[in-house]
Amino acid sequence: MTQRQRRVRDQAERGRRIVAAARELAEAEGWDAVTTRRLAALIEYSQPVLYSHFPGGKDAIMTAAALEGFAELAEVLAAARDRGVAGVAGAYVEFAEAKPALYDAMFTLASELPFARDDTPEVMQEAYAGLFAVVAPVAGDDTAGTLTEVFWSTLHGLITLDRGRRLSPEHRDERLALVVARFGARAG
Amino acid sequence: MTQRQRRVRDQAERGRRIVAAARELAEAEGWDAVTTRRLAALIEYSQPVLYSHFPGGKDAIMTAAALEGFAELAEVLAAARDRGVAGVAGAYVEFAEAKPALYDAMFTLASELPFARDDTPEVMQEAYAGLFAVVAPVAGDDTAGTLTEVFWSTLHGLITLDRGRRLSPEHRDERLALVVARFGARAG
DNA sequence: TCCAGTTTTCTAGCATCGCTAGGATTGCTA
DNA sequence: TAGCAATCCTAGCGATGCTAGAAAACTGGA
Repeated sequence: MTQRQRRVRDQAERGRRIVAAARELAEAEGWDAVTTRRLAALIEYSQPVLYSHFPGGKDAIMTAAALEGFAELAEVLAAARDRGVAGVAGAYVEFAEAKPALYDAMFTLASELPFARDDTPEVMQEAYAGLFAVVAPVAGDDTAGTLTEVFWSTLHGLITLDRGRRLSPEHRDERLALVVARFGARAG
Repeated sequence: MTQRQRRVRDQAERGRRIVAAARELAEAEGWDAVTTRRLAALIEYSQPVLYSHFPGGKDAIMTAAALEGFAELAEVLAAARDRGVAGVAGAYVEFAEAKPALYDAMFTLASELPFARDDTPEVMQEAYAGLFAVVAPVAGDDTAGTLTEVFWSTLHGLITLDRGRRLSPEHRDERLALVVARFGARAG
C-alpha cells in the first residue's frame, strides 16, 4: 500500500511542478507563451498529463496559480499590517510589480474566482482581511467593508493603468502618497 | 476621377463597417468570439480584406475600436461636467457598464495606446480632460493632474474588480458615493 | 514467477485560430 | 479593345487547446 501512497505523492508533486512551471514561464514571457505544449515539455511529460491534473485545462492551471498568488499576497499584507495604511498600500503595489504575470492571473484573467461569496476560497478572504485590518480603524462614519473595497479598487486601478502606460511614470510615488492621504485619514 | 473617389469612399466605409461589426460582435459574445473569419463573414468579404484595411490585423481592429471608445467616453464625460465630481464619476461608471467589451478594448486589451505622451491620440487626452475638469477645482494642495490620475484609477479599479465578481454586488452605489466623498472634497 | 486487470502515459489527430502567398478577377487607362 | 494595375479570393501554413484510442507500466493474486 505504501507503493500506492508514493504514487499519489508523486502525482501531487507533479501537479505542483505544473503550476510552478506555468508561473515561471508566464513571468518570463507572459501568459501567451504558456502553452500546453511548452508546459508539457517543461515538466517532461506529454500534453494529456496536464489534463489529468487539471481537467479544466489551461484555465484551471491559471486559476491554481492565481490561488497561490492570493496566498502570497495575504502573507505580504499581513507582514505589513503594523506599518498601517501606507505600509500595506506600498506592500500591495510592490507585490503586483514584482510578480506582474501572477497578478494578472489573479485579477485580469481567471475570472472564475468569485469574491464576496460563501464559496470564496479562504486565501482570497485572507488577502481581503489584510486590507481591511488597516482600513477599518480609519473608516470613521464610512462602512469599513465598503471603504476597504474602494481602497482596494484604487490600488488595483493604479497598478493596471500604470502597467498599460496610461499614467505618467514620474508621478508614481506621488500618486501612492496621495492615495494614503485620502484613505489613511479618518473621514467624518 | 470621380470613380476613383467613390472607390476610396467605399473603402473607408468598409473600414468603418469592420470596426462596427467587431464592436457589435464583441459586445454580444465577447472579444474571443471576434475572429477574423467571423468578421469577414459579417462584412461579406474574405479574410485578407481585413488586412488591407488594418495591416496590424486583429489587434489593430481592436485598437481602432478602442479609439472610438475614447471619443465616446470623452463626449459622455464632457456632457456630465456641470454635474461635478459625482456626475462625472457616475457617467464614467455608466459608460463602462453599458459597453463592457468596448471598455475592455480601451484598457485591458489594446495596450499599445500609451497615455501621458506626446503621441497620445487626441481623443484620449480629451477623455482625461473630462476627468481633470471636475477634479482640479477640488485638488487643494494636491497636484491636480496626479489627483486626476488617482481618481481615474479608483473608478477603473471599481469597474474591473466589480466585473470580475471581486466586490459585493449590493454595495455598488455605496462605493461610488464613498469615492465621491473622498475625492470630491477639498483636501488641504 | 508469471499472468490478468487496472492504471497511467503517449502518439496522433481534430477543429480552430491569426495570418499570408499567389493566382484569379475586376476595373481603369490608353 | 488590349494591356496594365488595383482588388479580391482560394488555399494553406504554423500554432493553439484539447481528446480519443493505442501502448506501456504497474498492481495484486495464483
